[in-house]
Amino acid sequence: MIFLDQPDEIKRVSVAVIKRLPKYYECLGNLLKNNVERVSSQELSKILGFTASQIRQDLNNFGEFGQQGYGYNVQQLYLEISKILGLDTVHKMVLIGAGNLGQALVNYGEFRTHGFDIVAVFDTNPALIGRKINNVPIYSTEEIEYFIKENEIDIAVMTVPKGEAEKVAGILEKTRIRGIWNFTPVEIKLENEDILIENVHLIDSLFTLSYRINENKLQKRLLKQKRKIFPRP
Amino acid sequence: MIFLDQPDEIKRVSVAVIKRLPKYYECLGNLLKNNVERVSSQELSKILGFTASQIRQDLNNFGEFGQQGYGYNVQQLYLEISKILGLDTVHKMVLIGAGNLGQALVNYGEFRTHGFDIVAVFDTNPALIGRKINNVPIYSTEEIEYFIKENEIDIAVMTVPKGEAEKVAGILEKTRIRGIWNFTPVEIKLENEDILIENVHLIDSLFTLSYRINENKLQKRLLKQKRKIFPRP
DNA sequence: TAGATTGTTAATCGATTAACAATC
DNA sequence: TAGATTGTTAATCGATTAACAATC
Repeated sequence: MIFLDQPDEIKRVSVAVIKRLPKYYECLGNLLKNNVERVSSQELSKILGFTASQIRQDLNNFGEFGQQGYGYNVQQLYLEISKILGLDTVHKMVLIGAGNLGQALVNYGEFRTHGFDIVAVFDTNPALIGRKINNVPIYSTEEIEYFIKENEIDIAVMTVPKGEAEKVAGILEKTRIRGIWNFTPVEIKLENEDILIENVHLIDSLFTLSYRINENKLQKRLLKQKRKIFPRP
Repeated sequence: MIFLDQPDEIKRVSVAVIKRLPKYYECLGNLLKNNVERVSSQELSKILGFTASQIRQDLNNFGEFGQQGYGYNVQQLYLEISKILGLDTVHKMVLIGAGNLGQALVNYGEFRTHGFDIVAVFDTNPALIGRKINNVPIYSTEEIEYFIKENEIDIAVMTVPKGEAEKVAGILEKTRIRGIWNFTPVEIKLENEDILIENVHLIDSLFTLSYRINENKLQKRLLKQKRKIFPRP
């Protein structure tokens, strides 16, 4: 007879940690390529610019991957993190909107390398339907729902014009899709909370850069404004 | 005679706040379009999903834009935030790497709408040099340094293959460019700290989505592993 | 004026860093 | 074994939220 000591609630991993995971993955991938066998949190800290403490904390959200006095086995940690990121399985994707950006993404090899496989493209333009991009067929948007259901698609990439975004999201909501990778500037809201949305708001990124370029100028202006003028006591 | 009460050090605005600024800007832009005249932090909270308290804190990093009992004037706040983001001036940009992604970005109208103006494209491919994308001329990469110096370019968009990234960054470092909008997966390190780098690491974004899709599965697995088996006392 | 809502101080929450016993 | 380095607890830091006086 045994007792099971099961935690009653799941401690959710913070977004900050999740955003660092791809960095760990990439870094370990590089080390692996260079035939580095083991690595300490100290060494990772030097490469990545996070503190060693933070790295150990981050990793311990998911398990005990290291060994005292040794550090981490590069290959093993790399595999663990790839599992955590879900990169140990192939993700079937469709892309909706075969404009410039859509075509760029279909042609980009890096995604397939990591198991993200765009198997179909959808567009409303009759001139495109029936053609192929990078050997991936283009179908009519009318077929999205049927295709996703038939082909067990995980992820939909949305690269449609912003006016189309809501409509496409509505169609996707009727399927068993797991995630939407949204390149439109529209904030997608779905009833179905099982469908995860990851936004790539390029204009936000550019605005952020613009802010930083402008920052010094701005602060000088603010300082001036905030000066207060007192009459002599 | 007057005394000037000048703060001795600048309080830096946190990254979290900066990342929310584009959201404020977009939201206020929409309100303005709908002829909304005034808005309270309460109402903004409903639209944006941040707390009213956070919104007031964020804005007060930059000035006192509101009025007790009234709220914020939409137009005025919109203009203030556009100034903060540096959107009140035109930014001249060049794009380096006329591949699929590069072409997509040159063709994307949204940037110009907000004053980000791509005035030249550079590529190594002789077949492209001399041609135009969306009326923007393509030049040889050899001309980057000269062109940027002559034309007072603010921002360089890097859409070259990852093998070229370091080299291009080296060229850019020799210019008076203010920022690099980096679409390559390479982590650019420059001596010159005046050049700001904004990364768009698409693959990281996709990995993050994959993590979240995989999360439930993962946590079940982790829970199982973390169960500890005790012999009966 | 009374009601509304700001700007700002104080309290809380969560994430990062430091420290160190455990242990390879 | 001695040295190294983990996993983890405790301390610190910073960001978010709550509360409220100021004031339009």
